[in-house]
Amino acid sequence: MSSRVGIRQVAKAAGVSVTTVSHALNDVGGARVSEETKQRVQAVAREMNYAPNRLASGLRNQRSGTIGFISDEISTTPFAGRMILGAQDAAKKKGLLLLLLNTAGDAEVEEAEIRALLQHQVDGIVYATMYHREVDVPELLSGIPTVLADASAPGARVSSVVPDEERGARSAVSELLAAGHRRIGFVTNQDNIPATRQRLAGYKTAVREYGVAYEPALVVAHQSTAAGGFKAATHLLSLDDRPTALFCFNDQMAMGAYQAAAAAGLSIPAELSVIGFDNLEIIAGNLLPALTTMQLPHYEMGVWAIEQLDQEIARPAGPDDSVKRVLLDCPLVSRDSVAPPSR
Amino acid sequence: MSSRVGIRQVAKAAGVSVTTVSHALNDVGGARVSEETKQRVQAVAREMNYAPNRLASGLRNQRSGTIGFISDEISTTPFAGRMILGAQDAAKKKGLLLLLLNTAGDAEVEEAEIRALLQHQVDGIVYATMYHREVDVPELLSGIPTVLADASAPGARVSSVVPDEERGARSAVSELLAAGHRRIGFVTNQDNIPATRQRLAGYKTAVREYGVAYEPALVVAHQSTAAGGFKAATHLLSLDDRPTALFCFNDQMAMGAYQAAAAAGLSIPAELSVIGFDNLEIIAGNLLPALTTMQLPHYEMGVWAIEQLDQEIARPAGPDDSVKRVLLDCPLVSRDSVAPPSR
DNA sequence: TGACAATGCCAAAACGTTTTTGTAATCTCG
DNA sequence: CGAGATTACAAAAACGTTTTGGCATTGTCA
Repeated sequence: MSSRVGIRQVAKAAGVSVTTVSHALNDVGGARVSEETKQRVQAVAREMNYAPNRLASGLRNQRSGTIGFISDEISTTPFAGRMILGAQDAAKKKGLLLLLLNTAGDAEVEEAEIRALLQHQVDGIVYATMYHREVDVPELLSGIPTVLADASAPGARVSSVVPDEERGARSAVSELLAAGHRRIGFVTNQDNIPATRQRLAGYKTAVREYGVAYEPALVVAHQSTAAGGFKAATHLLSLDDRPTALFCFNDQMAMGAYQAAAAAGLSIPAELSVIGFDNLEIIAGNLLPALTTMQLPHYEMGVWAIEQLDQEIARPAGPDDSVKRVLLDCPLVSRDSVAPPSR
Repeated sequence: MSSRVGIRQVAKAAGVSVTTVSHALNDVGGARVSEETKQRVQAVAREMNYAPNRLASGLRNQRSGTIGFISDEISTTPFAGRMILGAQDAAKKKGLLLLLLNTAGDAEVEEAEIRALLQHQVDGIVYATMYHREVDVPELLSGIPTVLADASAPGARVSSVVPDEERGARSAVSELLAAGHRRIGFVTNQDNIPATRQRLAGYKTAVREYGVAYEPALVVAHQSTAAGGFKAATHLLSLDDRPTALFCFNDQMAMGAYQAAAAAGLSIPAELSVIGFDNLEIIAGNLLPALTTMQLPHYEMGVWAIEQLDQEIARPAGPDDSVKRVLLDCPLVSRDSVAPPSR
């Protein structure tokens, strides 16, 4: 095993000093090295397959070229994957690497992990949750550029990005209204989280925009699972003047709504239109008929978080007024579960 | 912002040399420092909230304390999450951090990413795929400890861990046989991948173990989606002597089988038992009735990969004969879709 | 031709650790 | 009591970079 080739070996091979090699490879300003030597050094370096040791350069520059990505959970949904993917793609463009950790919701674990990240001299940290939540930013993070993804911290002065839940819900319901539906049930969940509140607000806004009165009886809350969706939908479909369309809090509840529709002998979309939320491919794409739903912008949030972080890292000491709180759109993914109401 | 506290500050505060601080904190052998000073130094360090710079120590020790985790895709399923979680939990115990990358299946991207990992001086690399595959190990990895997860490389001398597909399939089918079924349909897929071949082998072994003749007509292949499962199951259920139970290649095909059963007016599990594979919580847990299925050991593969890697890193120069190829069990996750056949 | 600037390169310091080597001071024991 | 061993610490080198400051050499211009 030939010992790793370092800048010194390159210097020796090119017949110049390490200084010159560094200058030549890093295209340093101020004409420190002639074009000719620069070319030669670069050629030699390439030929020797030289790649600078990032540990060493990080030590010298006070820039590790890594950023920590810490999230509450990663396991159960594909959301994490999409968000991480977005972050990675963005990081790649900036020459950054992602150091991944997850806390499993345990505050002590979280603290230990942040310490570990700091020891490794990460240049910044993305603090992410897999479901849109409000969080407290750990004290430890105050010393280092931090961005929240799919989470917001109303009090803290950190930038954050979350889905525009309200606008998404409004789009979903508008889609149904545009198809001609006027009695639209909302199968929602019971948790007091931003998504619940804001999607309900979006639902209300949408119906009112179309001049339809908001009817509380059409909004039924249950657990946000297929079973909960089944119960809520079953109830709605048993109403005297049953809704002709259902907007579901998420795709799992929509799955339950499908089961309820089947039980009630209603075919989708001919006799009942359904629209979900989240765009869990694995559910939405596999239901029969395939489910029209709203896409949560996890990928885009990952991208945004990294780009914002990169800016904050570059800026020497962030002007305190530059905290950004961004809402990202939830686009409609149109499949086969929406149709005009049957006359 | 107080400039970061380094070993020098601690030394000054404790009134000793940096050498002594290092010795005291790292519990170095050979009685280099008196118990008394050691205690004092440790107290001072704790109080000053000193945490060694891992970049610097990594540079000195030629050990970064990071390992690269590179996978083909990460997005669509929760598998990635479980595997990464396993790897993380194991890494945490060893004091290692995970540097995550994914190639999106592009060989050029992959090469660039491996180079990036090497520049960052990772101590080892986990090369993972999200679906059990046979892979070629990139040439670049030959210089660094590498372990394959959910992938195997028949030719190469790297350790690897994959699910025991055959045994898993055998267990699944045995479960149905034990419940009393004798005509068991196999809804399988068409791809020529290890999972397809080995699960079929497991199916055959299981039925023979129970003295049941293997009937090729009961094995129907389609695309491994709900739609494919629907078609295959519809065909099987239309057979003269229709099977009383269905073993499905994965949970998505099982979802299709549910739809086929509903279309044929058969209730699950009373008139038809179904068992899946993969244990995609989001499907298996939300189907009605909940789906009994086999769990893929992604978490465990992640753990195993890191532990094996850690060993290979510790061992100076691995004895070439130590390549391990491990099969991990796929346990049964029992829910509500299996019952004795109706008489 | 002499002063001065520009050019092209190098030596050395620095980043924050760990480890090797050195050296006083104390202890052990014949 | 003196030689060797042990103890407790410190100085310095090393890990592989980047950057600062300096120094020759060459070119420019009055």
